[in-house]
Amino acid sequence: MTRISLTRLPGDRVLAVDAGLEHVIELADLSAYVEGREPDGPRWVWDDTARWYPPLLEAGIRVERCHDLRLGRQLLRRAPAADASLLVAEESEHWDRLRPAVPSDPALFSVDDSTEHLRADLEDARQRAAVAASSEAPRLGLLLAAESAGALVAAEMTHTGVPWRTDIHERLLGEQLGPRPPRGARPVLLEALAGEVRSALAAPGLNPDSRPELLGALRRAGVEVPDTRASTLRAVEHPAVVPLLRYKQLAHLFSTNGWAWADQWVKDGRFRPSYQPAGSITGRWSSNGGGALSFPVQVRPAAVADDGWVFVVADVAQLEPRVLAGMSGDRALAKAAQGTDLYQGMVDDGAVGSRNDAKLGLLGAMYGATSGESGRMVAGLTRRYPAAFGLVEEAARAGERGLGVRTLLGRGCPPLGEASTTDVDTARADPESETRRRRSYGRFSRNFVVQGTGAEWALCWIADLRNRLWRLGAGPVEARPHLVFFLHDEVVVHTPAHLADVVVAEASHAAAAAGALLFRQLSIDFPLNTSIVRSYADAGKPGSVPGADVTPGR
DNA sequence: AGCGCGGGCGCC
DNA sequence: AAAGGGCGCCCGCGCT
Repeated sequence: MTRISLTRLPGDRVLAVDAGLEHVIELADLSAYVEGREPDGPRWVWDDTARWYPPLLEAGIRVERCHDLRLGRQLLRRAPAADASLLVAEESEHWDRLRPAVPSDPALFSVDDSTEHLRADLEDARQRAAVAASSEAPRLGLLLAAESAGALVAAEMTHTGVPWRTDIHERLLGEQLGPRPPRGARPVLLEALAGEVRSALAAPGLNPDSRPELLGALRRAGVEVPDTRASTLRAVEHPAVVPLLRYKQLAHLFSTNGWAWADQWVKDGRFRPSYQPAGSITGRWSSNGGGALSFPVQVRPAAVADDGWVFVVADVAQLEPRVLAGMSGDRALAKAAQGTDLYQGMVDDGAVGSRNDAKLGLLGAMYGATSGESGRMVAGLTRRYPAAFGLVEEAARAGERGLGVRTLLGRGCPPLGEASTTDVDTARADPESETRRRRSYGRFSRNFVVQGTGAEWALCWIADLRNRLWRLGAGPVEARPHLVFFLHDEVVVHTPAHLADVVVAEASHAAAAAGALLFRQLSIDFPLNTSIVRSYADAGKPGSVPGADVTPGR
């Protein structure tokens, strides 16, 4: 396959290396160059998709494949199956220091620092050599491709944004909080609740946002609580509790998804959060702006498809237990995973008495619960599903011994110490703390293998779905069915209404393809819950894993 | 005034 | 004896 690497040169020029041939292009001509070469289906190689792709999308250009050198390097440096020394070169330090570009900061056209003109073709050669020399070249190659495809998806979703009805959002805010307050002031309905709390506690000057003040006022009113969490307060009988809980809820809405949030993240009828592919240690995405990871239920009604368009919302039921079944090759668990409800499958299998017990046991195994109800379920289920439960148990033991673990496709986890928040020297001096630290790393490792492989499945899913959606229409990305949101195990596709059923089918096909790609030896079902809706708020919200007991649908 | 921290919350 | 993973964001607070 053709690879074309792009490197920024001083003076608004770009070096393109295409099959060893160097071309120097004016930056202004880059879009035309990419557009002209794209029909050959090359893999574009660049330092950071978030730097190169947004301007191309602005110009109406979509690329099919890329290799993101920053993500690739990050992965290969930590992958147990790769020899990181093959990545060492004169420019190493600069490559290692590369930080993700953020959409608000179009570094492609401005900054001129030491990381600006690193030769993409040379780094590409190093990374390819590292993959080729690996004993697991195919898996690493797949992982790099999936990771890079994810980066394309992220840039496209930020480009298109989630259709957003500011009028509905503001109506919601108005109903719950009152009119938009002047800067620095509380909305009237929030202030009214603060007043109720103050009088119920006989604390006229109380600022309910201050924990020390609140704790003090509660104590003086005869309420002894260790903290001010909602779950703690709910168990307390006192007239202040009801308005206080409501205050907390509305204060969160006001500060996190209120008017100021909309000013910053909603423009031209689109909510554009910023995604960071592989932003978390396990390979899951994170977000560095807009709060894409907590798209709160409270404001979802404002996400409404354009006229004549709809959303297809799809999520995977119990992604991580299914992934665990696949990667461990546990035939019994794979059998329970046939059909739409893995937990019910376990009940039908006779492994466990109830759906809830099944869920408790699996979550416990993946998170490292060993006590309480969850811990007891783990013990019982280990006998029934030895391969699956053994895999996470083994990962936990490796972690406790300070050994690294890896995902199915070969992502490595950071060594003990780096991943822990505990101060290493303190821990050394204190054996109990050291034990806690190792246990904690064990739980982290246990979860890493499943969460990380789940993230790999999801990447394969959206990478394939992206291409399937592209083929359903014509014109630029936003004129065809396209992804507008992705969160761990859920996608939202914005599509012309007449294609909705086709999109639903494609989402399922992509899920099946991702499963087949990752788990060749054992067929695993990845059923989707899908809804076709006008507003995101109307999508069904079936329980998924983890996250447990979401109230079922509406 | 600006920074880092931790509590508290919300998402999976 | 007890032992639940990954994130981001907001706030108040204590520090410089």
